[in-house]
Amino acid sequence: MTQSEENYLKIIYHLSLVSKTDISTNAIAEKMDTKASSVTDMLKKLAEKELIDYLKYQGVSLTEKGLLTAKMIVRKHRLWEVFLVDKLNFSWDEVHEIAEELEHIKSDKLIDKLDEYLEYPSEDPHGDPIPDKNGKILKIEKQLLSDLEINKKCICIGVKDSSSEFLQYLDKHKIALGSKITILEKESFDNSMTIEIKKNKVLISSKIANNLFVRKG
Amino acid sequence: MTQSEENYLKIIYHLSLVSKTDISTNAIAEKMDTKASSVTDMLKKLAEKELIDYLKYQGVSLTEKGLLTAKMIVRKHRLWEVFLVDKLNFSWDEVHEIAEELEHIKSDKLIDKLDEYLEYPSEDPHGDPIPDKNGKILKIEKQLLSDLEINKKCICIGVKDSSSEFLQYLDKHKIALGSKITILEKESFDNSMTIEIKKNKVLISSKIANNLFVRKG
DNA sequence: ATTTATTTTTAGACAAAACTAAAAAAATAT
DNA sequence: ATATTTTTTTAGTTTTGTCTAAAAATAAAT
Repeated sequence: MTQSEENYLKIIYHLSLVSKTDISTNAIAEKMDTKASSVTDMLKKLAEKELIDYLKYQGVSLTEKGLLTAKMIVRKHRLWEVFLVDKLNFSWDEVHEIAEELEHIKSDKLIDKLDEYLEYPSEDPHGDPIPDKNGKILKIEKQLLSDLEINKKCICIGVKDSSSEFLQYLDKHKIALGSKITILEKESFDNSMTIEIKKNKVLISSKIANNLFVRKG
Repeated sequence: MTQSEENYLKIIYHLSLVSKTDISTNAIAEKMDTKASSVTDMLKKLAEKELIDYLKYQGVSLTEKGLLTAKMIVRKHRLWEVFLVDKLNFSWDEVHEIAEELEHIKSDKLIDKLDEYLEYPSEDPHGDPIPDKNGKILKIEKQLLSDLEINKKCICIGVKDSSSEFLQYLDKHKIALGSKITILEKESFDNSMTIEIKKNKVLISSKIANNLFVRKG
């Protein structure tokens, strides 16, 4: 498994999570920041290795084997993120790039020991679930803040967008995982909302509310 | 800097430590487990980047810049080894291969934070010195066990050979870094010696004594 | 139902890092 | 001092992952 193959597999996995249909060459090219022709080449190789089902012009889907492989890469990525934040005191907006490299380190024993050292975390610093060593993922009940009604109380448990810009925005407004939020007002005109968080009233744009996962509580 | 370039630089660095003269293409080829022609190609590239001084047929030496770069790779390698042993409970014979991959992760901040987290260790699990962030290396006063005379007492502080076979041999015979050793007998015929370690008498072949670093004490 | 536009694939090329085989330089031996 | 051996370099391929440009397939629009 090369690093490039792993990256393709991971992207296909992430795309499958948000699309019911097969994944298109162009969708992969965009995420990989490369050309469609390069993607086609790689799809042939991954199909050859039976990691994906690939029919010319029809898009791709992961095989059982490809799915498990992809989950193991995601597992490594997220465990390393937990390590970086919990142990090395990185902030949650700095860890993605580094984990992007660390996820390719090849040693099952390393990941098992890291998992144990971190005490088997079930979510990464952005609230995303960490597959266990068998690929099992604990389904977290979550909804977008934007989908909640007025007067509801909830707890912030994850982010949909985990770009450093968004995460830094949340830091600046003192919104963190675990924060208790009450929806005070909703503006139907622009879908913005006023929320109460740590005794403060904060105005939240629809874009923000659309990227914050919460659970009731 | 590619991974391959880093590996070449590291090998040249290690070879320079044990040779007064310039490093030959063949010496590098052997350590890199590759062909001399491949080495020549890479030397041109490294010379182009001013990491080495290279004159056709004359061998190579590191430039100031190349030396610092090499030391930073060694620093990363050894810090990761400390992490693996001290935090993840790997044994000292398992960590080299994994550190060989981890040393290529590119983030100065990561290494600084790892260093801090490990409380600025000055040696790795095999007793080798860890360069600080400026490339400064604490010179450790050490000699080979084989060079000590009879009746001398010493403390094991490092290994010259850090292959897993040798390290496992030491584990089996309860010889570890920090072990107190007294030389009871030296056999001039085969240079083997009898030592006392943890109240036990152990017979040590010359090959073993030749690969154990000790300091007086 | 054609035409037009978009998406996807093929064909051919390139850079990195390796290789093989052969040539050139240096070292060693007679 | 010359011949032989060893070391090193050059020249030309290969593989991986990318690219561009053009062709083929599919989707959208009239």
